[in-house]
Amino acid sequence: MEKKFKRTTVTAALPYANGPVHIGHLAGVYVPADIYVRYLRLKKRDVLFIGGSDEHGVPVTIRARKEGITVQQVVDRYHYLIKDSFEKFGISFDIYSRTTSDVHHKLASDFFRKLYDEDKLIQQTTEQFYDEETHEFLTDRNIRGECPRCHAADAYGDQCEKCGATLSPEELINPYNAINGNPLVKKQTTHWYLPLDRYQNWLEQWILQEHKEWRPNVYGQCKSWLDGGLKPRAVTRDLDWGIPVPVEGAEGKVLYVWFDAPIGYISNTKELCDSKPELGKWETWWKDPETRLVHFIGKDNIVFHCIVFPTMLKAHGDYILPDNVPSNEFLNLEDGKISTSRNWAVWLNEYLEELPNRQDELRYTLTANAPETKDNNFTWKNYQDCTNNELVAIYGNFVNRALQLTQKYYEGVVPTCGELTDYDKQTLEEFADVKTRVENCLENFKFRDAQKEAMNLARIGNKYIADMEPWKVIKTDPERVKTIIYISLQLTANLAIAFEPFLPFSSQRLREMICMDEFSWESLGSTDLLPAGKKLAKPSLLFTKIEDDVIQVQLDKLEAIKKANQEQNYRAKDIKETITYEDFQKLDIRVGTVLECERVPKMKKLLKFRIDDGLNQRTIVSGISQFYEPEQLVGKQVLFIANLASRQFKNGLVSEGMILSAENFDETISVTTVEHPVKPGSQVL
RNA sequence: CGCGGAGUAGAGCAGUGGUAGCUCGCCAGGCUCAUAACCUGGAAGUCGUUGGUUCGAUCCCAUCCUCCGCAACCA
Repeated sequence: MEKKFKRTTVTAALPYANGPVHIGHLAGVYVPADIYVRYLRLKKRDVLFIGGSDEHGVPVTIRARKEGITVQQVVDRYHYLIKDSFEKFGISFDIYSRTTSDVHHKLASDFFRKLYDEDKLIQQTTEQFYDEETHEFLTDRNIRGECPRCHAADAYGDQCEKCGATLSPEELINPYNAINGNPLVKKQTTHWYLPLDRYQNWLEQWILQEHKEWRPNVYGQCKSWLDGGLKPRAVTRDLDWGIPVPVEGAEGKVLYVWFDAPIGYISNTKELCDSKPELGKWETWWKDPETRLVHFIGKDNIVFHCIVFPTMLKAHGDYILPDNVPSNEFLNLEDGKISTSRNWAVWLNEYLEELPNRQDELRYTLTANAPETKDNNFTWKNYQDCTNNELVAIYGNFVNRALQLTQKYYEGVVPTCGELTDYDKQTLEEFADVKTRVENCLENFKFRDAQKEAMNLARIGNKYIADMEPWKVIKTDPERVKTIIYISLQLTANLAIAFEPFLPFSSQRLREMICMDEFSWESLGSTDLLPAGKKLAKPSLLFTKIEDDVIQVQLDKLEAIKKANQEQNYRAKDIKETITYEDFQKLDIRVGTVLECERVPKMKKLLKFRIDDGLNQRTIVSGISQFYEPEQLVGKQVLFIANLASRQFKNGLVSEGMILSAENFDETISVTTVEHPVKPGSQVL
């Protein structure tokens, strides 16, 4: 398969420039893409790694309106923030540009125009909801109105949250703009559509027959789309932000963001090649059948990269098609879905500040838990474990052992290699096997497994040193120790190569320690990477442990975010049905003084109170022990319902009444009390 | 009622129609060159339930149960 191709164009999904990037982006797309590209470069293959920000579409305009700044300011801010984060994480793009560039506007515009001129697009006029005040057409989700079924006042255009009905905007009674409340009218609008249905047969052949090797999640999703029957898809929108539709009479219309964004891969390649002639013509990377095109994306992008974009390329006619589209599932954070708006994420820019120089630790953890086959979970505890138990204990420690021994015995000079024992040879062979396995994994986009294999090299090294016991042998056979250390050092040098795609920063540092300038994937497994007599630099630790308090800070931060979200989402509950004064009079609410208060054994939530109600004493049980220590409440005056029928608990405990408490937004409980002390038994009126 | 995803050792995850595997954790032993790191060994799972297909199912089919998500944005 790979022999067919002379070069590879690798693209990574264009992140949307309306917020910073987070660990989900990294785990899903950019780290695997970067590993792949670094690997290909190490193999001396021709490869370009293309990225950029996606800066068009509605959400950036909404964000700009919300923050009171221009759309350009929004995309500028996030484009540079994102670009910077990627750079600092070692995502080795050959270019990271943006879809607001002139090159892109022209190329996307020409692309559309060619399809238009050749009648590859169809034109349709439909009626859509329009806000006459803001002069905009609204998307389903931004339309609200009365639900036709349950008559809830504020159902969405696509669904009523109250009764769960699936709706279309047309069904809503009195539709209005969800953002500003303006009434909506229906208005005709004309758009251009990409007739995917015309390509149905071709797509079925191309994907279902010719690309059975695609990942199951990708293949499966494509199949389900194809089985459902493709329909024409609009490629233009009524908006004022984007690339103007290059057709007469199309004022106020722009290319749909999903039409222009993937063309951004091409534009950015062009921008790169135009500025670096040594890379050849950009067309070579997009039109030569000997070029292999690979798109790295997240699962939400599958349909666009496997169906829509290939159809666009096919319709255009000049372009090659993707050879593979490795897509990952999603990453969760501490069991919760990552969310930009709820701020539930580990933002890369914040990580870089709070945990400086620990990019490789995150890259490692994300790859070790990569959501390749199903959604996975990122936890800070796991991050700490990966770092301390694997990077530090296995990899870092092996390197340190080899280098320290070299310092100790040979003043940091690589010793000469004597005759190899069978065990030496066996160890080196294992090393070569691992190389093959890593390659197989990487060629098949199994990054999680590939990294695990790489880590195996360090395990082999640790075992080798442990089995050889050079610190013992040095006393009896110093010549033999030279060979042992020589081999250990060669293994170390090999690790620098093997980990380069995964952990570029520590690989770089390791190479500096062992003064290794040149390296390539092909030399992985060889035993002469560091010649005898070479003086090595002074060793330092490759990785350092992450202490509990560092992790706790991150957990506390997330906990605070969770709380803030709950508070933000708090809405007082609806008021209950009206009751009469007579109804109210039936309730006998009194003030009681807490005489005793204690936990109830085996009942987690319960506190048992002894209350002075003015006439007698009574026992009341209340489920608030998570929020109060019993001592805190003794002596306090609390409100309670005095005439509630008593209730018996399983263990025989009887509660004679109910203490009134308020439940806060975060489900914490606050007991009610009185402003000034009153006699026990006072009525609450 | 619904849709999607998931249920495999204490935790996190692989996996396959034919004696169940990895990492971490745990226990025991070894070692001391090394960041209390490393090496060896061990315990621990009736692969969610119940049926079915099969010579044989963790893997196929069906049923049921449980958990998570199902506004927008987003990989």
